[in-house]
Amino acid sequence: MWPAFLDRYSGVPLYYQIQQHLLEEIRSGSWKAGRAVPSEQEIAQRLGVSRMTARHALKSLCNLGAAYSQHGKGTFVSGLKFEKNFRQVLSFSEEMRSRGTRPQSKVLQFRQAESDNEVAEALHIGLGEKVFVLHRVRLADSSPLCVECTHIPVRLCPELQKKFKPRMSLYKCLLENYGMQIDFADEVAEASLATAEEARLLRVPKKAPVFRFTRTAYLRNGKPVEFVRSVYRGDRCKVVNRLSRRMEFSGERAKL
Amino acid sequence: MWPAFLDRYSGVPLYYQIQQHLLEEIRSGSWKAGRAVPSEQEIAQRLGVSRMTARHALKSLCNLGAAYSQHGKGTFVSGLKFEKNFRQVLSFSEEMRSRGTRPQSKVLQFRQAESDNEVAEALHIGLGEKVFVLHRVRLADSSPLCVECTHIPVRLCPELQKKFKPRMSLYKCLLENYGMQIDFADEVAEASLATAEEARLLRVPKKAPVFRFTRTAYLRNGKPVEFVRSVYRGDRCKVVNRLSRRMEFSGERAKL
DNA sequence: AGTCCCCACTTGTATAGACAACTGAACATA
DNA sequence: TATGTTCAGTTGTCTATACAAGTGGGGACT
Repeated sequence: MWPAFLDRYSGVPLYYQIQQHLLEEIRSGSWKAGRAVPSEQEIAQRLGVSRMTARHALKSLCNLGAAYSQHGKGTFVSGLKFEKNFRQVLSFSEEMRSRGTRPQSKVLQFRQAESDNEVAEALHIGLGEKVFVLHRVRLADSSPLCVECTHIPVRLCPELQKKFKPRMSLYKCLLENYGMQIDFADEVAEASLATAEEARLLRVPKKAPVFRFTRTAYLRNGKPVEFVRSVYRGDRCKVVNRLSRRMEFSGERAKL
Repeated sequence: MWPAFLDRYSGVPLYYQIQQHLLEEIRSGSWKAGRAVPSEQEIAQRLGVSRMTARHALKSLCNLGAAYSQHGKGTFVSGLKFEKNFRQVLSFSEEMRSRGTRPQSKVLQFRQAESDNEVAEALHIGLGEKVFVLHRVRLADSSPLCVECTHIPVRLCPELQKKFKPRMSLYKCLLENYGMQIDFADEVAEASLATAEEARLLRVPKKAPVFRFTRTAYLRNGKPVEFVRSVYRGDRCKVVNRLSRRMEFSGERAKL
């Protein structure tokens, strides 16, 4: 079926090479939904790796949502469009580009201020501690999509105001100047109506339907870095969510 | 620190016992955010298991979001309220109860119909194939929260109309009568305004802000079982989402 | 003081082998 | 025909070991 494709001296982990290879077969559509993926045994023999390594590859494939395993039966292609499988934290720029639309943003304000209650709690800082406040209108293909108000503790990046240029991605700026990489974020969405001010900025009628988001973004170690309030046009935005019951081998599940 | 707590003959996997024990320490708050979790070595020695088993326990802990590992340094408590960490697919009844509110629902209609375009596509059935349509108003603490319209292919559970009683959980009914357990779901939310009809059922003013959801629920093998259109009151509902950049060892990440 | 090297500790990857538990089909029995 | 058994194939768990690779500290040297 497949020839030996492993490169043992490339520095790329074997299980990862295997995972990528299987992923490619699935992604390209040559393996259809429900089809059995090669068994741990088979992978191990064919590629000359240990069963545990093959297993690791399959497990990581399952974690991505591209496949699922059944005890005693095998591992199967899951038949999901796994591009949509887990939402990544993308910066606005990245997200727009990944959809093929041209991102722009207009800075309304960039100033320092004192944290209010909600901001302080979200960012785990003291009430009144200094934060940068970056107020922007975000455009997609030259037409307004949302109004965003970002809060970042001054303490974490004291010279942000010098480093940050209006055209650049904030996340990129944080990464390159302070080594801070956003790893995950919590978002809360509410359905609401546009205020007069928001309606003007978004170019929609007053009381048009909008999403009101609050979002807290964290580093890998769980430290909050950014708190954002934003208002999205309801007619240009959908929120996609994957809900899952899965967790690592809940004993309860087996007993049901 | 902790005594030996493993039961090697209980049938419960060792790594799972360990994971649960660590989870308890974190959950209870005795281990604060950022604290180092015992190393693989230490767990292995103290509990008399192999390092790979200890590792398995730690890894599953990380998958739950309760901790994170750093190559060369150790594994640390993540400092997240991990109840909120991943949204589970809960049935309406479960979800309400888990928030301590009393769920009720009023059935408006329960009939058979032919699938329209959107339904057919979501459920992977033919256009016009028979589906059950269950139209309900959902109440929380006796006041309306949403209007829901569920579609389920007749073919999957031909006697659902007999088996299903208005008071019971639909998911429970599917599980007990047909062995179908919902494993995950995709949801899309839009911000919108209530129609006259919806406003009446939800007891809100016309044009009040609402969420419009479409949701497709799947079995473990990726088979779609249920497609739901629902309208939630904007003033009683928030959508919580965790976005994550993590995936199983993306090579790119290391190089950044 | 600073710089480099080495060492101990950590997680990451990989191997080889063992047994348990589950599935489904082929087979034997009543 | 129906039922139970056996068996091969599969995933799940666990052990023991080895080496690679990243981190951080202490110590030696400059």
